[in-house]
Amino acid sequence: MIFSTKAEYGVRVMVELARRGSAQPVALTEIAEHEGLPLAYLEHLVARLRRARLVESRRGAHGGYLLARGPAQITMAEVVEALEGRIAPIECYSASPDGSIHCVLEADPKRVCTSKILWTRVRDAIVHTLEETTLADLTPTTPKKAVAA
Amino acid sequence: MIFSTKAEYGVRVMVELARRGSAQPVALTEIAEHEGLPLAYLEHLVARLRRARLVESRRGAHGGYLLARGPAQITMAEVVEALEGRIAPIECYSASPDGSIHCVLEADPKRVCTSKILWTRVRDAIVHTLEETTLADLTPTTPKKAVAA
DNA sequence: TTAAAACCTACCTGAGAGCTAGGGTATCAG
DNA sequence: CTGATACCCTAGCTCTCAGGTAGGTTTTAA
Repeated sequence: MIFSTKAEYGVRVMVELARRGSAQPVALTEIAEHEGLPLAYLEHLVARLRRARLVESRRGAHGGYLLARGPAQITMAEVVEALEGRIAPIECYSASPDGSIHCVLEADPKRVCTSKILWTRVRDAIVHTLEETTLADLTPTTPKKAVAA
Repeated sequence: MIFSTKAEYGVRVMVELARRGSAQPVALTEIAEHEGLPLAYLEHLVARLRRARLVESRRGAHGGYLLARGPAQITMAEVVEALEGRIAPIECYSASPDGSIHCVLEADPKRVCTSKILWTRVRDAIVHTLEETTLADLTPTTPKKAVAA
């Protein structure tokens, strides 16, 4: 598997939040039950989403979580990165914070890591896809009544 | 990391084989030394490549491995799949052999796994990239003398 | 016949995914 | 003001598997 359940579950949480709208906070217990996922584990995931400022929380009774922005303003690249960490196809790739390639082999400047070409392309394809897809794209037929009406 | 060292190392082996040309077999010891990778481990990887009919082997003294086809006829999708197994972004994805989506949630036909849209796009992007890139694309400046001349 | 190489099976080990546990702390209804 | 609800934090647990080792057998060139 390319992504862990962190991304899988976390995306499902985000979709649920988008589905419920932003009127009032949604308790994680509801989502856990609805999706059939362990609450205690989701708490960890949603904590990451909160730290990345993708969701906001309301504590106490009738508390829960809300999207920090409109679904169309949240890209899946942000969501997946918040959950999984920086997206890198292979190990030697991940070093530099800007996402540029940093193959250990190339410490010796005479050598060029040729397979780098491949992993660059793969990474770009993934990131591009995640950036192009917003949470709104995944939120089913709530035909934006609230907005339209 | 998205792909394991199996893909990373295996691709490097394939690139090396392509670089050396198909005149005579290349011993794995040479590649291991050149790339600084553990021989015993590469043996496992190259076994997968052989079973996938991407390389051929010559046993005995002066034996080694050869590409089964020309570098331009080998896509990286074949290579990566041989090494890593079927490419699936998340768990629920991998079930069906044709690569189509098969989310456990959708056992209940009333439910639609909306995040499926995302993972489908991601998978398609990766596979497409891997299919478009051939081993020849990664093989450096052997300007095809053999073919051109 | 010896050395070089592929080939095969089995095993080991550390790290990390995927949780669980048990508290603490804010908020609101009554 | 007191309980219930829910977020929040830290710690730890278990099992799998990536990554690699080990040691043998078989094939072939010289």
